[in-house]
Amino acid sequence: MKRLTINDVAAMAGVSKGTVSAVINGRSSVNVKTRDHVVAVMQELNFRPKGQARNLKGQVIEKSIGIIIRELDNPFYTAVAMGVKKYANSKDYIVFISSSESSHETEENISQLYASKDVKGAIIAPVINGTIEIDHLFRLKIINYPFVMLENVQGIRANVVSINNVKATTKAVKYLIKTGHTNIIHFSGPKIASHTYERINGFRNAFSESSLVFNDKLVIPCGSHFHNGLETGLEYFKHVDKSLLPMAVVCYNDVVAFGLMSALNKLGLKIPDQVSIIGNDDIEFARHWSPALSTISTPLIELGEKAAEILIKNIESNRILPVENVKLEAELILRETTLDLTK
Amino acid sequence: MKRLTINDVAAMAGVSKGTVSAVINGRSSVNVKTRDHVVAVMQELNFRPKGQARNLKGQVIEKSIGIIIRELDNPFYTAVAMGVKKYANSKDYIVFISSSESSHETEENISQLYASKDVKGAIIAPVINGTIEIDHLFRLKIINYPFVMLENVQGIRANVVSINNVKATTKAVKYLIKTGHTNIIHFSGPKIASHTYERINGFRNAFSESSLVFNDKLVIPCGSHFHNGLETGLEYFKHVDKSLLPMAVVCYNDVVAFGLMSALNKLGLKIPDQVSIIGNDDIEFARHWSPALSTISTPLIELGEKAAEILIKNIESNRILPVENVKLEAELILRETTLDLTK
DNA sequence: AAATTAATTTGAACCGTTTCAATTAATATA
DNA sequence: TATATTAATTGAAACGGTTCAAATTAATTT
Repeated sequence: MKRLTINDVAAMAGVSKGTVSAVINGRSSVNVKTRDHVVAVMQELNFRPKGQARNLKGQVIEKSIGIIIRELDNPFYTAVAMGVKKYANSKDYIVFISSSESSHETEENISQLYASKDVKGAIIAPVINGTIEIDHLFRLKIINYPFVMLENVQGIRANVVSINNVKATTKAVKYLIKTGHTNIIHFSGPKIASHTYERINGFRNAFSESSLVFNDKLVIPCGSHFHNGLETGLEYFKHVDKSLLPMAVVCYNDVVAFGLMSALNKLGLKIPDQVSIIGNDDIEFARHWSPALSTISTPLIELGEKAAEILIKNIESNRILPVENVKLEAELILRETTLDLTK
Repeated sequence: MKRLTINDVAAMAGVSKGTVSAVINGRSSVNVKTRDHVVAVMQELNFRPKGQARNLKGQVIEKSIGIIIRELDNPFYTAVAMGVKKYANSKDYIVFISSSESSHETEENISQLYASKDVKGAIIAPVINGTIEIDHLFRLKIINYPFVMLENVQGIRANVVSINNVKATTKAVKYLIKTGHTNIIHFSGPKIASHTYERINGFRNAFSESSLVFNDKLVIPCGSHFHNGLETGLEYFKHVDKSLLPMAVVCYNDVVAFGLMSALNKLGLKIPDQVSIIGNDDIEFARHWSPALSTISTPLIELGEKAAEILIKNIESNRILPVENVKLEAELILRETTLDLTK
């Protein structure tokens, strides 16, 4: 069955295309009686004008950009999106947010959809799995679709705005070492994020730079959600050798740290006396949690703002700009979940 | 200056329109040499095909719906969006999320943009200000654009999926009364949300239904963010008459309750011994906070799923369906921030 | 070398709107 | 009543791509 068009409405209402169009766009040039009649016919037919065609001719300004995050319920992305929105709105762009929920296929679909709907550019938190699939990114490059990534992906030359995870994590671990911690472990993140690997590298680096022996067993696979921290925490500390205490855990992110704290509470282990904890991201709740979380503070808003800035610069340029690679520094914030054992 | 089109590329590359189109769409029928040349020319010109036009002819499936939330950093909406996404994805729709950040104008722009980009329908958490402006919603109705609202708006007949706020809040207050609380106040929400007024009504109803005297001063204007709860809490309890203790506060939402708890901690007031607290929404963190928050548990995911279900049903129907008005019930969850004073 | 087959390329028709100059109808003015 | 104004309507051209049957070119086979 053919799609209903403005022609059908015009025919049925006994007026011309142009009049129907005028009604749809609420132009005042049309007689009220005509308008009401046309509206009635449209209702009758349940006619929905095709949006794609509507602005084909029109010169309506419709500035919009998109962002593809990986997890809708992760405050990290919400904060970054806030930053994107802040900058974009200041330039009169509207922001569309979509989440791939860590699915490569969904990421691909969303990026295609953005381009096909004339969303002018996108900020992407890429999903990386073993077999690096970046075809869709190449496709975007072919059509000169402007995009900025929030993490590095091997094999593609593109704008990247990211955090110096390696350095920040190293700093955190070194602080723990300096304050007398001898048993330090890492609850690491999801396998599809390059943040995960960078933070593991940072963790490892601290050992070599401090001439300590690193062991793969010190990295405990965990995840990015509260329940990951909770479950991994219960599992790990249930049978932990008490002689290893006091220990320290560097968590993939703040939410995992919260989960771990919950686990330790259940097990009756004291924070920070028996276990020191450092999170990552410094989401809003980190400072309000009880006890307040020591964490690596990432300039999340700035991260979003910077990404949006580069994106819009590229969108509005009529020549191809050189690729940018911005790395923001994170800093260690000490609150109540870390103890200086040397004092 | 005129927009660059596929014709310009074709002319410059010395090939036909069709070939350029084939290159853009990665069709294998084109000779590698030709392809490379065309790609080079496109780079040279920084040509970006107009998305709107691309699928005008094409039959590519591109199912998508949008959701307009009010606050990006409010976990309430993140949870609802998760529900929307869950249902939508099961029907092969992709979800676009945008936030109006409580701006009526932005809400209007986003809804227009959705319609013009052929996003098939939208779920809207409407911004309501004094002078109810619903022109844009009427415009959507005229073009039979399918949408579902997450709150009731006077003056427009549309699908609504919402929560029985009145009843839930009444229940919470009645519980407090039953457990011996005589001084009960309400930290109310933002002025642009009908949730706010419904919850105030529910609060008031509990008084009349219990034959107690209600006083407008019992409703303290607050907001929806952590800092609102913190600031309002500090302000209110700094000079509170100690003889009024123990008191109880019913908060607009959980995040405000967290803020209030933080304020009470600072002021040295004990929860729940001196102040009982009840939140609203039951976001994930509510059960993990310390102390765990008593709250009104709203089926947020279901709310999103139901809204998406109705929306997609309307999108896929070729006739206009009767308007639906679904009200989900919320239940009171007692955790550690409420004390039974009669025991 | 001619005939056949396969690989590329072409270009006109089409998609569903908006636009706006030109036309027609309605109303006011002389 | 004729004429000038104003209001409403028309319809053909335009928008910027995609499509696909037909034409062309290249590669193989006979």
